[in-house]
Amino acid sequence: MDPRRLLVFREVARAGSLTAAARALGWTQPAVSQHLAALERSVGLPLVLRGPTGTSLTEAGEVLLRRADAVAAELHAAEEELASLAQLRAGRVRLHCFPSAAATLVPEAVRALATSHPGISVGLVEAEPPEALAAVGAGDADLALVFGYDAEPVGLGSLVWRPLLTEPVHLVLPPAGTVSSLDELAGADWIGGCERCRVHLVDCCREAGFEPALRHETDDYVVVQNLVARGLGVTALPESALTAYRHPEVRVLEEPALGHRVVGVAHRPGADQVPATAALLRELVTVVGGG
Amino acid sequence: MDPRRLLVFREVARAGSLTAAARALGWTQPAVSQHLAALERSVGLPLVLRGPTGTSLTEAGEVLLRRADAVAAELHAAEEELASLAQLRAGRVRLHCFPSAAATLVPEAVRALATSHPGISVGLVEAEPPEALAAVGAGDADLALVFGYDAEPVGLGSLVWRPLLTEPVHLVLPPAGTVSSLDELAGADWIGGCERCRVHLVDCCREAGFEPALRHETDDYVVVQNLVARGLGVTALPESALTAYRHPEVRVLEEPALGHRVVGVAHRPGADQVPATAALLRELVTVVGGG
DNA sequence: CGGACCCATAAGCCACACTTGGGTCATGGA
DNA sequence: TCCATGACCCAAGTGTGGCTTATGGGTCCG
Repeated sequence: MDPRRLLVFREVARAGSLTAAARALGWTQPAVSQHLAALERSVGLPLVLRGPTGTSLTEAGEVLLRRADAVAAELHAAEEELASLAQLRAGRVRLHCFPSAAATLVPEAVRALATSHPGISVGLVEAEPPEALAAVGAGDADLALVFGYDAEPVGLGSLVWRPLLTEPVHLVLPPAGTVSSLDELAGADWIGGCERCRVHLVDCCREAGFEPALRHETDDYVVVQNLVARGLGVTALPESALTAYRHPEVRVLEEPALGHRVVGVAHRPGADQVPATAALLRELVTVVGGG
Repeated sequence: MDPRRLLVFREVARAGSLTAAARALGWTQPAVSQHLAALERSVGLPLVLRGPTGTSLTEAGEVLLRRADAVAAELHAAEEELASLAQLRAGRVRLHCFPSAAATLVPEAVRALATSHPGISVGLVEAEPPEALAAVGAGDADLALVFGYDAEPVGLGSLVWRPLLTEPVHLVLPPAGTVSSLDELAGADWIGGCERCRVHLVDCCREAGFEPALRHETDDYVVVQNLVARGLGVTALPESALTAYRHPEVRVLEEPALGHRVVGVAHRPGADQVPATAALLRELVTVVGGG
């Protein structure tokens, strides 16, 4: 049973005649007649009795009309719901992001979205880049706010990568000292951050000619700076971590050899066409400063 | 939003990929791709995210899928209901018929229908021919069992007329007497039946050269025969009324001058294609004796 | 790096579906 | 009675939507 013909039948029942239904549909009368005849042929029952003064429904027609009304109601409701999503009156966007982004960039963007479009619900999950990317790939999240060192993050798979900002990585040193570059820290005690940061740090040190001795490990940039301030070691931190929190006693040194951290979002292809996702993306771009 | 495309989308969501949906539909992959693209264009939102390993639904897709499932369920239920009607497992037929038909012909036919198709409910209303025809014309009944004298009943309008039987009208006389034809009854007291029977009787008498004196009026053929048996008058009755009930003391005389009564059914054009109506029609034809 | 699996796009072609035109039937007014 | 109106159906012409074939891009896996 062709549902389009069902709706034509419904219009006939509503209008009370084939001609009137045709007018309502913007068609000619034979078009309606043919549709109705085809529908009746397909169900094997007359649905409408044609009289000179108009039409009346058979029992089968009355039964079918109730179903047709239900179908039309579903279609109408579907259009309403989709319009709400399209106009950002409703919707959901799930963002997985790494900890230091959650501290600064993300709250601003989410706040802006909540203000401009209160119907959108934002789901926020703190996750390291590999887990965030996996969640997006599995459909458990819409956006992954992730980073890579001097390159796109690994494990993107078929996801689309959109860089947001590139920031330098700085040396973080105790207040007292005369060190001014990486290669002077071959013998220092090092504090490692998250796994990926650690790997990058080790890579940079090897490039500089030594193997760093990792004494402590924490991915909390506040803890790290406290450790450094007490003279328990040295470390490297990306600029945004130092913007989010800067211990007053640590010494920060620009060191090009530590490279850059690239921060951006990843999403499934086409997901940036989903209004709620696109809206949050726009806000993130705005927060980091323009297009 | 084209509901056929909605069902294509539903199949995509169910199958998990465009290619699999195409297989299920017996189409090629581009056909599904085009339908889905058209649907997404019409709603202005992506519904399905295409990945190399298959597809996943967007939020809009999930919303729409629920509606599509509801639509599909309605369509399926409609087909079930219509199949019940087509196979006479369910249905309704409303018959309006004149009194003496209700006494004999109709009970047999209804009984036969109830036995062979217990799911069919028959609604029976006793009504004089003009009212019965009006009810059918107004859609308040499916069949009108009516009669006319020597012709189709008047007031058929656009209804279809199907004669069932033709029966002679006989003279009904008191047991004692020597009368043997109509023209000998110019001076008799007459008993009139229903309005239409009375009109026919008067016409026949005038044809025979006199104006009948109508002393009594009743449309009950049992009452009529009792009046005649007591010698209170004479009358004319169609054969079936005498078959239904025959007072042992009245004398029945064949009188060609009284003409014939034609009994048949009327229905709206096309109504004989409605299974329940057609079934009762068949039973009526069977009861009166064949095709 | 080639093969297998997704998908999208372009071009071709058929058939469906809508239009046009003509005809029947019943109703209503002059 | 005659015509006008409005209902429907039927038949034939035509345009376009929609399916197919063919091709190419992309990811994942061996």
